[in-house]
Amino acid sequence: MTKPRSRRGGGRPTIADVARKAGVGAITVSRALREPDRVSQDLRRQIQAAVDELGYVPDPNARALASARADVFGVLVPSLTNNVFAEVVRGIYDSLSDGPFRVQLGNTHYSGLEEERLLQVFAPQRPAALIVAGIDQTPTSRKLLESAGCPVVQVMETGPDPVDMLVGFSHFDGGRTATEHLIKAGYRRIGFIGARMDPRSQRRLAGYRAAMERAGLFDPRLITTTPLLSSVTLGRELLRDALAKMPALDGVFCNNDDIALGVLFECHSAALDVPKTIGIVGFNDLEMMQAAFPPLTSIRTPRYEIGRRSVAMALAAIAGRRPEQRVVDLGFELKPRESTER
Amino acid sequence: MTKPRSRRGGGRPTIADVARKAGVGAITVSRALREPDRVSQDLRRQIQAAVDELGYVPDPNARALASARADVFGVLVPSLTNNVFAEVVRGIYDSLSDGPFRVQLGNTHYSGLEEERLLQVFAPQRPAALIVAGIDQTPTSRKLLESAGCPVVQVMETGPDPVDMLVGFSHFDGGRTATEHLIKAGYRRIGFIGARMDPRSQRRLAGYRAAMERAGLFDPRLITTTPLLSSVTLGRELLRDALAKMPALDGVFCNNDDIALGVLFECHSAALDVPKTIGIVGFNDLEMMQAAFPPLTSIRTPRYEIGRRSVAMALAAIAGRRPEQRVVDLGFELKPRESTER
DNA sequence: TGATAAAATGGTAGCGCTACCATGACGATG
DNA sequence: CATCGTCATGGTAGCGCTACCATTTTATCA
Repeated sequence: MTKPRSRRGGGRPTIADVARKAGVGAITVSRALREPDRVSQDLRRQIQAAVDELGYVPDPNARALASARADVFGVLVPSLTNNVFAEVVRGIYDSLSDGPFRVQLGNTHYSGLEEERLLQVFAPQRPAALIVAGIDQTPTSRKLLESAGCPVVQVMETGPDPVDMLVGFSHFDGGRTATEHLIKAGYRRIGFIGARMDPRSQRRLAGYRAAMERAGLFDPRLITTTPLLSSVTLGRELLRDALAKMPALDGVFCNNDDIALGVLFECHSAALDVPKTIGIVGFNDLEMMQAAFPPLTSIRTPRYEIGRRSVAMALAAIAGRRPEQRVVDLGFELKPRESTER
Repeated sequence: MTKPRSRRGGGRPTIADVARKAGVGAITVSRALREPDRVSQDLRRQIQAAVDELGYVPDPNARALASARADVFGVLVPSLTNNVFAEVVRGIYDSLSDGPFRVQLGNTHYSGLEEERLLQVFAPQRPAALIVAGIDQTPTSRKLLESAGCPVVQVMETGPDPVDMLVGFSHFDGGRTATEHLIKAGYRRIGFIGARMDPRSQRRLAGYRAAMERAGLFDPRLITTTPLLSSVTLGRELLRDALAKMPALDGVFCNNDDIALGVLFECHSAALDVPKTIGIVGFNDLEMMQAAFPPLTSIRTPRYEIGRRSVAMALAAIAGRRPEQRVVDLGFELKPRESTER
């Protein structure tokens, strides 16, 4: 004589309850929910009615255990507060909120080791897909990604050798485009100002350098960076440093928009005319850039779209329709504004 | 004759493998991992050695299924990109990254219905705790929270009647303090400018109104709001609207810092002197406020700390040490700066 | 020293679901 | 009309873990 049933679980209806009520086998209920095409229309309707009546919700844990596959997207980003990644994450969430998938978010704090640690936690959970920021994983991380047994999408950048799929744009080209814009606008002694030089920032700097060298304008003293985290305050300080080194500076390409905003404020504070005395270009084109006074030129990056597209590609791969194009370059757009209208 | 073993799971070691290697029962391994105190030191060491050697990682799904309790914190916020909530979320992640708990993040998009939907998804997963923003849940949501069977922490606000626990500060007091500061500084025709008037914004407005009425300065035409989402651009537009209605405006309390920044830029653009002609106060004290030119007065709110504290309280409750103080007021701090130095 | 409590350990039986295989019904085929 | 393949459905046996209880060992006390 076995116990009547249920000690745990609090009495939520199970698939067996639905099956009983619909007069079918449990496995048929399971199929009706996951692969409706493989169940006759009659039964499908009956089962749906039972599900609705009982308020049945499948237990994702039991499902994951039985199928050795969790309906989870693992997402790794270097920061939760940086608006750039917040937008990517928002795109991911918006794309996933309808379906059966959950999101498991990890914050790597710009640390390769932390990324490894998180992958070691994520991978054994057999996620449905992994989305990671950047292409500069450590060898260990890369191995973990390759052996994860699920679609992997690296985001934010393009690059030659994706683990699996890749969605982003070229930071090098972005940096070069921004710098060329300043050159075309007539600026000559154009500085680069950047904080926390992560790999993407490095590539933007490389693009800056390429453009400057091509124009015969490069001078290493034009570069001012710091390992500190980006902030508006830091933008002010870095412009002061840059001007101290190079008083004749007449333009700056800022590694991101926070820095650019700080540079703008410092110009106001020092009564330097923007754009006459100094031209300013930012990177990412956060909303504030167009509202600044004067409006600030920036490179608009498709952050939200990167989130959406990465999910779309992962979903396609999960459905067995692996996209032909495994590397997607979403590009960027120069937004010229008053801050560079000499 | 049963099949040898393992079709699924990819051959990861299980608790049974560890038990075999350590020469103990599986349940003892389970205990050694979860309640080390209940296992003798000898066995604990043996088991730890086996775990290390095999690289065993417990399967969270199996654990959740067997114990009817997932090691998951459900977190509901109205926005992922709003820096204010991003900081709260960061605090939560930072507090949880060491332990066994995962975070399940939900974006309600400032919608009560969406919040209900998400709770309906979260609650059946039997999370270890739920953290939700705000105290204005729908009756359905409130019922879901009350019957969730886990610690619940409402965050961002204080209030009289928490579902369970509460960490935040008084937005009414914040609005009043900001407004009183302007009054004390000598401003008289002080406007309120706000976008997306969620419940917390409403309370800040109420605080503004209380201060203005007390000083005999209130006039409904001083209030300018819109249901649109906050942005810097919107701050500029709203100040224009406010000045059109009320050209003699000599100060503004902005519902948040983005709006305040827009107001500042609009003042620059219209050549209105800040702080002489117009005083500006923001809300939240994002980093940029101190770096603006002139630096902007704001109300600093303990966002990160709210995230940390909410986790601490939930963890205490999970451990059976429910905090005596179920409502924690973390306060706020007025940061007076040049934008209100008349 | 024997009785008793307490601590340490293990066995069994699921948790709710799905992979795998079996079965039966049905139409197509020669 | 027997044979075969296909489709719809169901039964069984776990997935890896822990709750519950049983059992053994060890401390505690009169």
